[in-house]
Amino acid sequence: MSIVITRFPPSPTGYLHLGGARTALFNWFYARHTKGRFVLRIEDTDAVRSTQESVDAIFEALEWLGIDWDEGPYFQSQRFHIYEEYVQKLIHTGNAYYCTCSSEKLDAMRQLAMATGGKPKYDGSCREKGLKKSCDSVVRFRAPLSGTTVIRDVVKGNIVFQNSEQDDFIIQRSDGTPTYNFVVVVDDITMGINTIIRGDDHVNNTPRQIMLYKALGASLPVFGHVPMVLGKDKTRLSKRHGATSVTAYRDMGFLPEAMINYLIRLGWSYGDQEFFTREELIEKFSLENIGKSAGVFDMDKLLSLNADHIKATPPSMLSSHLLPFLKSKGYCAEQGDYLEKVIHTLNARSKTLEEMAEAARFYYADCISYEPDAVAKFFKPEAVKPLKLLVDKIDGLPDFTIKSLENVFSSVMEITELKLGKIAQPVRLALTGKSASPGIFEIMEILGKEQVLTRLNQAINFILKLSH
RNA sequence: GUCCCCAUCGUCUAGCCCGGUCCAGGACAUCGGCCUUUCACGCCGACGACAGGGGUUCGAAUCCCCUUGGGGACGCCA
Repeated sequence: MSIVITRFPPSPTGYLHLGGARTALFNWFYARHTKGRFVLRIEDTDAVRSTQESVDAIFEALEWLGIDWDEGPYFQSQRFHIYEEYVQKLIHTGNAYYCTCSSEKLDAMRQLAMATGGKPKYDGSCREKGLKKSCDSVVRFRAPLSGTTVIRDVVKGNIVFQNSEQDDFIIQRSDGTPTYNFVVVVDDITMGINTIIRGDDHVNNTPRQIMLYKALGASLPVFGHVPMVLGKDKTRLSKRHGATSVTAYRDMGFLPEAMINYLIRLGWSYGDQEFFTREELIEKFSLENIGKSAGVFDMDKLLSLNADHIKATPPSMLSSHLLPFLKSKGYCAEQGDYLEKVIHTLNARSKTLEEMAEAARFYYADCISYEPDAVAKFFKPEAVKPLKLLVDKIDGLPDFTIKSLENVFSSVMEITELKLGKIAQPVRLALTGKSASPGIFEIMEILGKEQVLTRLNQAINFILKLSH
């Protein structure tokens, strides 16, 4: 085969959800891995449900994930003349015919079939009538009545369907617009798509599409049906399961790299490896190791992977991702040395960017508010003495570094005969307002002498006021 | 109802194709411990699975059949 050409064909009837993102990723990585091409196609033949907002939302999500395309975006709504041409082609070759059965009649047939234990299908009433086009006619594909159609699926193996199970499905509606199974095939043929990776909810569509390929005399693409992503209750992922749009995860503070890693690894494996960068995925992703069974979406695992990616991203790279979260909390944060130092103290203790921004509050806050529980525990009268000593000694410090601060603490420990813990916790509370934080020496160095003294004095006054 | 797919720890999975090296390995979560100025990180350990039943075989997580369970599809939606 020449080069691999894959595609991602979302329909713009909503945001990009996790399942859709995953198929996009599978196609994109496979194209990149094989140095092939990736085509984006918007399936907007349903004029009623398709919206520009959805198109924009999909672009936004793809951009965030870092998925770019080599061709397109094509819009099916602009290709109706091509579909019309192919409809005529099928009619002329006898592979399609006009049908005037009413939808009421069809509905009734379906109901009856379901009730009596059969598969709902069109009964072929108009198949041999040789009807002409009329205002309420649809075009149906003349499907083979017997034999089998087999999907040679790269992930599931061969899947065999009895042709007797299929019916003469509609390829063009009475309003003249073409239907899904038909446009997909026409597009994939005319766009040269030779590798189709999609969710396995499409398996049942595939025999119909294969029939169309054959009727059109086109060669079949490689099919790969990947299992779906399920919610905790093991049903198809939906609004019920909380956030399902990709961009919602961006807003919660996930890194695109983590999202990609998680989504690809859910349903695909590379031995025992769990962590992958985008580059590694391009290098290692292939169709062979895609699993056959559906996977349950697990927030905890995503969270853990996000933490790993946060740790693995250099502070200078992470800052642009973190900045919006800092800003939305109203901090006066800006790109630069200070922010990078801040990140350096926080990146091993944050599972999301949102969490990290929250933890960074004391680095940007003007006045510190103390956690009540911590106040009760650490702001006792006896904490004043070491704090005062600290203030004095720090004030006279020629250089304000971790090393010199360590020395200051040691001498205060000696004078007061207190253990480090007894001194450190009140200081931590004074500096951050909390009982848990990064190491106090690194915090102090970043905050700077002036700010540290201010906060220490504030705390001393606070304690004094408390004890009166 | 009919058709299709799937089945290893709670979850994601390795192993399955080419049976023995698997009283089943890794990761997340959970629980212990170590490290430590706190919280994390890190490290060490524990818990925990071959859905059930029949075959085939000297031997089955691996091959075959059945049952059960789960998912998906059955539109003039995509």
